[in-house]
Amino acid sequence: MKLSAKVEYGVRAMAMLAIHYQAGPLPLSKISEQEKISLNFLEQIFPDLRRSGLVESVRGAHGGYMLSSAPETIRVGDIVRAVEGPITPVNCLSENKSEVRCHREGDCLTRKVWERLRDRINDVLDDVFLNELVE
Amino acid sequence: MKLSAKVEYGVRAMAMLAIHYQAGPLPLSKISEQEKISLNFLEQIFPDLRRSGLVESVRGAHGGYMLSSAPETIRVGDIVRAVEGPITPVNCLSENKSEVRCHREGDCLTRKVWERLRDRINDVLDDVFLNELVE
DNA sequence: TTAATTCCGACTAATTGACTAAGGTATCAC
DNA sequence: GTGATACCTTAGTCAATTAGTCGGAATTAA
Repeated sequence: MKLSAKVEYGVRAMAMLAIHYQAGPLPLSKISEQEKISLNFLEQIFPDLRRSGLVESVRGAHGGYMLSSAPETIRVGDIVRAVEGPITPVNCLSENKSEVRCHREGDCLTRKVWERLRDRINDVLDDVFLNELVE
Repeated sequence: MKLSAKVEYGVRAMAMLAIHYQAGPLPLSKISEQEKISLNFLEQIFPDLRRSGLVESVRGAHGGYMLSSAPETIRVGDIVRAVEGPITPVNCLSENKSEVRCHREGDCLTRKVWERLRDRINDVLDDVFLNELVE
């Protein structure tokens, strides 16, 4: 029952971008330096954030990344899902998989517990906005 | 953000024990057969449940496992923690580890989010009792 | 005794996680 | 244009975890 390190780092990095909001693009090297996260690892995380539209990148000299919208509008849940994909506490909740292991589907009693768990996790993560992390 | 298969199977197996509550010990072979879970894997899960006091074992012929208390008193959270250990959504929340990676500790802002997440997960899991899964 | 069953510990194959390395491509200041 | 800066992509590695296997020892009802 763990989030990945990518998520942990991703949230820290996004918090740092929130601090520098509207102060121009921030290079990953700066984030790497200050948050003590491997530059290469950050370069692996940020494409995910960009594809989800949470950040924008500016290339070239003095380039870097910046939030594409105000910190007040970005939920921690957005970051988690961007980096790690949808929250699925157990396998039988991931739709795409051809897991017929759960042979019941409809009337599975334990399934309801997992569904409720998933929803509550999303609730908690969606209840916190980026600006709350940096003040 | 996943629970392990051990937890998923453990809850299903415990639900089956709840159905057979007060009907004598149930051998793992029966559970394996009906729930389509590898017998050897079940034998790996049940020692954890026994050590946590959730089930009792009867050795020898016609032995098996049985709940050590009524289904109404056993929480899904008890099962999850017995099989998987304490819930720690991110590394910096696990006490025993010598992870000084999180150099802030006290005033870490993101930490509060993870703590809240952990608490809510426990809340949801502790809100469901075994008898609710089998009726 | 014998068969059924729990218990115990080591072993393994496959997957995932957490990075590291290297090279390529785009952009901008000068 | 040139070189520095920064993004982008792919691949590889190393350790831990997962989901089991396997074999055997202890226990007990019949």
